[in-house]
Amino acid sequence: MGELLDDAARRELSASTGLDRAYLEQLFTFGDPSRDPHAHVVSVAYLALIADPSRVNAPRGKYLGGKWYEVSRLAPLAYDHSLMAEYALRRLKSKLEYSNIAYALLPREFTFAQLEELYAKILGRPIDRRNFRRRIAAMNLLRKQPSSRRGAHRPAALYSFAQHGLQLVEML
Amino acid sequence: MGELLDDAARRELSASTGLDRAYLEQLFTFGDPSRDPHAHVVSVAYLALIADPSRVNAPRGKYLGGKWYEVSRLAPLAYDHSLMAEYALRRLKSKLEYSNIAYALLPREFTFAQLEELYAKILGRPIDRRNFRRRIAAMNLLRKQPSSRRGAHRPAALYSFAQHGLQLVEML
DNA sequence: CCAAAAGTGTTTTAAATACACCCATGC
DNA sequence: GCATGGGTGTATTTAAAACACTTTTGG
Repeated sequence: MGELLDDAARRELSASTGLDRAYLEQLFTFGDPSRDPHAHVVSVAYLALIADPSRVNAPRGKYLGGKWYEVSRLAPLAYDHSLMAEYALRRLKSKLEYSNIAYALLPREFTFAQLEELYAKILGRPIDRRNFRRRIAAMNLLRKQPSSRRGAHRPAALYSFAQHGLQLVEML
Repeated sequence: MGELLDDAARRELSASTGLDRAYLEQLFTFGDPSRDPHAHVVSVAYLALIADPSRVNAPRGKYLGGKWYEVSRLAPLAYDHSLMAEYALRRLKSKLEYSNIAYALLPREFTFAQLEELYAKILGRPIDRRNFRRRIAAMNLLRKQPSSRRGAHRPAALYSFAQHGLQLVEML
């Protein structure tokens, strides 16, 4: 009582995972009286995105047994939570196409290959690297970083999102 | 308690307007504690669409003074209801582009000019008639009716939506 | 020099846009 | 016959899609 929905979501996320500052977005409100056999519970579901799962606290208490899954092979969930996950994935897929939302799923600096892999995984389909680079460039959301990532192979240019926080791309 | 959110929305709509069978869609849940100075109220807002405002009961009781406005010249509203209306309009605009949602705003049979006028009003920008016809035809949502509308001028072909109920258009 | 990942252009196809005149009817 | 709204086509521009080779580095 007396709390913003967004704040409550953030508080819950923090309590369950220890995460602060994750991207949060209201998803949908689920209120089917039969969704929980014990009581009529109305849940305002939120979508959270994080770049680095290693910063999530190990599940304990009522979250014990929580695990990470590839989004393409999500385990069956209790209650109507699979439906929620489906809504969340759909929302994320569509936002990828017209926003910089990927910023919330990547480190501050990243390579084009990382970005491409992220899109391919979430959208569930292969992506043509050249067309993808062109399309992303046209959205004008990225800034090239001076440094580059060095490793076993040819160095990769590093990019970052120009804006931190959601930025929608106009498409008239 | 014990009621689906959609059913509750339908019940409220019916109580306030006498309407049954309107298109309904959950919009967003507003829960800012300061949105109502008297108490912390969480409202699950719905969007309803109707084709014919003349079937709406005259406002009475707590709805007394309710009026119709052009969407482009919406009056200021109490509480955060202007924000709700803004969300609703945004949702409607985007659904016009990739669904048959206009079926809920038109009579069963209608002319292309009516459809075009509807789009122009909601989107708030002029529409090129020829390009619009092509675009709508490509979505393949309409069926041409055998009859036509006769009146003061050249008769207009009548169309209806092939499907009653929301139908999303694939765009990969 | 080899393996591995990064980077890059062109052609084709489809969709969006811009644009103006003729048609059918009632009065 | 004229006013009114209904109906139609083409050329241009822009975006999407398909497609394969060269480059750079570490080992």
